[in-house]
Amino acid sequence: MAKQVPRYHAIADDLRLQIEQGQLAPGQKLPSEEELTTAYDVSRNTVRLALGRLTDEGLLVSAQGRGSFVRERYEPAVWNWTTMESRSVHEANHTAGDQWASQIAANGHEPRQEIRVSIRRPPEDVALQLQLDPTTALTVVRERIRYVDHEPYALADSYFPEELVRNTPLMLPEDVSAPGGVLASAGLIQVRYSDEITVRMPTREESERLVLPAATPVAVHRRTGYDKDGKPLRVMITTLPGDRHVIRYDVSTE
Amino acid sequence: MAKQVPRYHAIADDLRLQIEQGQLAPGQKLPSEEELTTAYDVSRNTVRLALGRLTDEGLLVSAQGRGSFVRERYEPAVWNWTTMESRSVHEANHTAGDQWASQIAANGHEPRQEIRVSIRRPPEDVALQLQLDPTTALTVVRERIRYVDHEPYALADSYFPEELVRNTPLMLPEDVSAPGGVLASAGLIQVRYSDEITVRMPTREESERLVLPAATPVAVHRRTGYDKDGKPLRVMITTLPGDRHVIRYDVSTE
DNA sequence: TTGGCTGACTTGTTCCAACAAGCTGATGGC
DNA sequence: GCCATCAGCTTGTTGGAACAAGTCAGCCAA
Repeated sequence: MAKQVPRYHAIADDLRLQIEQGQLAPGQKLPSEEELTTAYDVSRNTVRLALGRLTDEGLLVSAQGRGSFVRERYEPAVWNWTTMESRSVHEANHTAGDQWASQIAANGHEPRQEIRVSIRRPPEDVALQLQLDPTTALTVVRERIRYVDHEPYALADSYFPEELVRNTPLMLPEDVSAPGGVLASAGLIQVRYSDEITVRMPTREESERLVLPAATPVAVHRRTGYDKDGKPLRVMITTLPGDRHVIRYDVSTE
Repeated sequence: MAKQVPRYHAIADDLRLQIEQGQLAPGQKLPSEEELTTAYDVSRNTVRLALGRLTDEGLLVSAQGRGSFVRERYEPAVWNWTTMESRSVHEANHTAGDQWASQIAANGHEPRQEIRVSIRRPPEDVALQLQLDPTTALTVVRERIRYVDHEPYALADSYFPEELVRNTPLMLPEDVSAPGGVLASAGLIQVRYSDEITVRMPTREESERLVLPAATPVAVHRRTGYDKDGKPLRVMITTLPGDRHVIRYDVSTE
């Protein structure tokens, strides 16, 4: 009746406890697999299974040739999506660059973003959300990778119906002011947003683009902006690594 | 120069492609490890590494004695947190049970929740959010497990400062009307919420309570309710499995 | 008919062994 | 002193083997 738990579960539990209690501090190197093999008197395979378990839980990272380490926690960035693109905030704050960049800079970090603009047929779900015909519609797509202190922090892809933004500054691959403002200058006023947040594991491609450690989930934040007639003006899909973001909303009861 | 990718990566890529293209449909059983061993001409170890990779990505589930299967997708439940506890909606809809239950029932599913009430010292972060002294404060804690069609769907733990809700219906371990309403009946009116959403892998305990398949991240939704003087009245922490929830907000620009 | 049991099949756990590949500090030549 | 090389340590990849444990269909006995 003692043998139900597999050895590698027990070893993982033991190491997890040491991490939680601080005997193994973030950033600290664990004993090598060879040492753990003798310490727990099991095969290297079993040790690796235990370490793999903790890696999956996001508690460890390992580097070939160097060792396994207790994972360090990021200081999460807080994104307030209630005020993120509200016009009042935006007008009070018309510095160069967009609002995201100024939020980051205000916190003493260095923002940077790479922007790629293209015109193409949108994915089907985006087309539906923009009330476009999925088989024929064209959209202007702005794909951004956002960096904080030279580390990738988020992917942010925006889709605009092509006929709405033809010949506007949105088609320039540069840091332009937040779309709330730029769209407004083109006569397109967003008065309402609908935000949907889903959670999942990253695809292999996202993993690489964001340099994610193993076992890091992502939040996908999808914001659709509408004008006063309820016509959708754009969709922005932001992919946020779970270990470095907090999504925030302020809600008033009506 | 052909040998950079490990065998088990290649096998995982091949199977992933088959899943994405539908040659392996959701719910379908994969060939046994033995069969894959001969099909790819590798050792069982290598096959298991490849399957483990797909399991980590949330594409497979396996069951001892039965086989490995392509994971089936849940129909996600949409939670609209903008209207979830607004008084206007609540008053228009004062059926028995809380608002969550009626939302679920309205979609043709069967809601159920288990509630446990206790009085105890809150975790430090909750105490801070409620502006209580972490070393002495007491809170009334309502811990709920919410089920939809007999499957666990979310954990929802609420914390109230003990002196605010002493001798109110909130201390009864029953389905009471949504706290917006019940708090209101005790003279505590929430006029503003602050919501914070974080994403992470579940702890082992959460995994078990929610019966989560491997590689399912959770969203943690933390709502703090304030009265008109800015005094925090309660904190509700909802833990949502990523594979069966969409979090939604409607935002108007001011 | 029913109930229990068995045997075949499947994934889970554990051991052993070997080589590949990335990293680091020490050695040694210039 | 400087720098390239290399030995030795570390994790990563792969093969092979055996037994444990869960599942299920089918057989057999009551």
